[in-house]
Amino acid sequence: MTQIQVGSFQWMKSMNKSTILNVIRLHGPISRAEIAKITRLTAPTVTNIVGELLESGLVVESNLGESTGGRKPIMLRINSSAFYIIGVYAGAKKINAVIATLDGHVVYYTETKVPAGVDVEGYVGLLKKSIHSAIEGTKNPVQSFVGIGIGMHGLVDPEKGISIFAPNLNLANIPVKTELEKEFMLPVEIENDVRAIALGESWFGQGQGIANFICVNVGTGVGAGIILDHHLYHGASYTAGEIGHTTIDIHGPKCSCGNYGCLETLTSGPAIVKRIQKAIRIGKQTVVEEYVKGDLDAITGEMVANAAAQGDTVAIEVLADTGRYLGIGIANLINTFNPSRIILSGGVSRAGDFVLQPLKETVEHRSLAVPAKSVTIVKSELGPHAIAVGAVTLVLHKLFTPQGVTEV
Amino acid sequence: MTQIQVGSFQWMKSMNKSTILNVIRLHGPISRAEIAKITRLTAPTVTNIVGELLESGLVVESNLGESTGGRKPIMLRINSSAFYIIGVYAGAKKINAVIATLDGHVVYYTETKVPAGVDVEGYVGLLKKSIHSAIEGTKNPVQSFVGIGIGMHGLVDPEKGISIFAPNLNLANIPVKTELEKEFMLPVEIENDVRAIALGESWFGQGQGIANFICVNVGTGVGAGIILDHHLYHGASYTAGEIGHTTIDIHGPKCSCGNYGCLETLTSGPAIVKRIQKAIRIGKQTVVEEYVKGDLDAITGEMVANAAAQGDTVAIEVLADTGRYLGIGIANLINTFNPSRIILSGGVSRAGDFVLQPLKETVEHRSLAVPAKSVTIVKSELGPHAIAVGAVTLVLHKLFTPQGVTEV
DNA sequence: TCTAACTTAATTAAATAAATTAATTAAGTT
DNA sequence: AACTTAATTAATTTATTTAATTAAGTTAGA
Repeated sequence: MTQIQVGSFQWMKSMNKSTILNVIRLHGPISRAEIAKITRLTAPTVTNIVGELLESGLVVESNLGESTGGRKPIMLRINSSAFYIIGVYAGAKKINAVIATLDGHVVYYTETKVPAGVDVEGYVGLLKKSIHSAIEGTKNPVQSFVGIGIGMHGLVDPEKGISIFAPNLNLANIPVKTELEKEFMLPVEIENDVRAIALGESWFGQGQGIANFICVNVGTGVGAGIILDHHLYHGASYTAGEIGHTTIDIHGPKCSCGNYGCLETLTSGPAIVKRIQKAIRIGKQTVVEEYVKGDLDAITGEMVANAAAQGDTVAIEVLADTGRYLGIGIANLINTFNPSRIILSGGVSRAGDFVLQPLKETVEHRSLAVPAKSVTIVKSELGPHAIAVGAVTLVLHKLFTPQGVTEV
Repeated sequence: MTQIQVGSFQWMKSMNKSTILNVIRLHGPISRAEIAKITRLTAPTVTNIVGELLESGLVVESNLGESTGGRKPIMLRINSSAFYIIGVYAGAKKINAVIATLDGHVVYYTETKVPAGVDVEGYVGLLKKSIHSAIEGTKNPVQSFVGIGIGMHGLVDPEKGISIFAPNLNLANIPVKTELEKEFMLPVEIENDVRAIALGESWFGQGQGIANFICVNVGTGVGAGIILDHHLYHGASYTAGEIGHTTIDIHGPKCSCGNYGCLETLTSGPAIVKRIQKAIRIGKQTVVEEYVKGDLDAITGEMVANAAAQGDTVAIEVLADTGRYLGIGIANLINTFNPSRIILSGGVSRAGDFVLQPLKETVEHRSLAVPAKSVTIVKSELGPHAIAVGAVTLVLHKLFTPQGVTEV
């Protein structure tokens, strides 16, 4: 254990400042006296630090609270609408930039298509363009923006602030942080998209107040964002959560990675499409075939979900199989991590109970009694801007979380 | 994120004290000036705190170091042999108590058999008895003992200090901490055995200085102790790391837990025995059969390892299969956790390269390129007292690690 | 109904704790 | 003799804490 943390005066002050800011965010509107109780700091200390927060504009005094036998408390709250954060989903096909308040409320957003075959400079240019248009769209003064968060597809190094490799763009070493900080003169945080979602869930979604949870994202691929003991977990080289290529069936179908029976080959969007194509080929009747007028290559996962919603038994069975396989993968996560929540996001979470019900049944069978008892499985409710809002929380995290002086 | 940390004066002092103590432990013998450099604390602060540490007796001045152009530095080191820690392996069949110095060196140990059918009081009595006999064996004064650590089989709540459930003893709610603290007037820390090993590895074994590693213990069962970002991970209800019942082959053999294809049914000691029994029954020739003179029920995993060491091809093949299956389980861990090290402990680690070699080959095939590149797989070298030494580190961890004022 | 006594909230002033800066002593090397 | 490095001492600074005070209520009894 080579982690070294030391305390200095400035550090103590800034830590208590972050802590109080965070308490106001979580419990506000709240009085100074109440903050003192929660943090166990003394009243004058709270008064002092709150004074600085008021001066910065981040916190404001609102109405007076109810008296419980004495002077009415002055309630404090985060001045959410005075500052804005820019959150960006940097994907391979599109870039979304949202403008959000400090409480995660999206007030404006833009969407930019990414042309095929774009190079590093071109992609960085698109990022700049979409952020500029989002900033201009809100018509807010430049000084009201406190930072930019990026949730990016692929392998990301959040410390260096670069995209190490973006497979679907086939680009490597994109210097996102330095380029954007130079352009906008604002602090920039970058993180992998699935991990950004997980952080978003912990701030504004189904992970609020939960110490240990895993956000399982099922779309084209299958990945997980992992929050443990309230901290986002990255792994040794920023690839933690690549559960799509864990084996659950040694003798299963071949995967693009070269192995057999990976979770992804059984549960991803493409896997669902493959299964219904196979069903059609062996002569089963499904409305999905009508949707595409016989062109099986045009089938999408969404179509299967729609067919199931219409009562199509073949589609329902395909989704149920998906749920059962995903259930095994998630039971493995539950046994391994003993999380208190699993949050499902991505396409499969939108397929509703056709996947979720068999998934939950499988999990009950396949996971051990104790961890099964302490876990709940829910769907994400962050909506279409989940990644961009997650990116917003990257900046919020920097702002609200005390930064330990951690050296080696 | 509801974690709250606040800094006060006392806390700052005690934190810097722990930090300096830890730096001396890790880098000692070391001078005050060097400590100041590493911790970025100023020289007078270091002098002050070191003064207190000297007064407590925990640290001593040793020889003078080499001059590099000025006054010779006074080297400081942990006074390892002046204090002792009691580490206990609390198993279902035996209890081991070791006496260790602050640097993890075992100076004395005892072993106590646990009779079948013992009740809670009886088991606590055995714990007390073995600790007493270990203390008396060393003939050290009582005040030289700083604490007791327990690495216990089964489900443990380290916060409450109880064994929630010990399956192999069929006992529940054993109040280990309170009972032993009352008896010995020393702080008692309790932890699950596999997690204790992991902590032991991070202090004195193959996990030293490594932020993210997983200790995979394969014996009667298969479990993992997980260290992430330098912290031991417990999970929501203290069952994290139960990888023995993760599915790697949906259509695999039935497991005691009711499912099919659990890692444990394919890689545990009993699984190895079952596989060689089957080989014998279908007529394969192996020296293992001679070991037990035809009594197949008497076969142990150790015998298979010995046979392999003698060149027995059937035993070698059985162990190779074990390695391949375990390799899949470990590849899953690597993809999921992206650790920088996997440490193998327990019986299988003693079977040597007969398991390790095919395991490594499988891992190379089954894990993704990036996480595979940043991981090393090694065998534990802690020896027979791994759990007891791990238990010792529970106390060391309390002593050396700064304790954050963490409230909800 | 009015007021004294009590409560709770927030601030102010003085004291305290621990780190920092600057200066000094100690003991070397070149 | 001049320069280095190590460690300590003295004075200063910073941020919290304790104690006292001000502010603004509620409650209960005359």
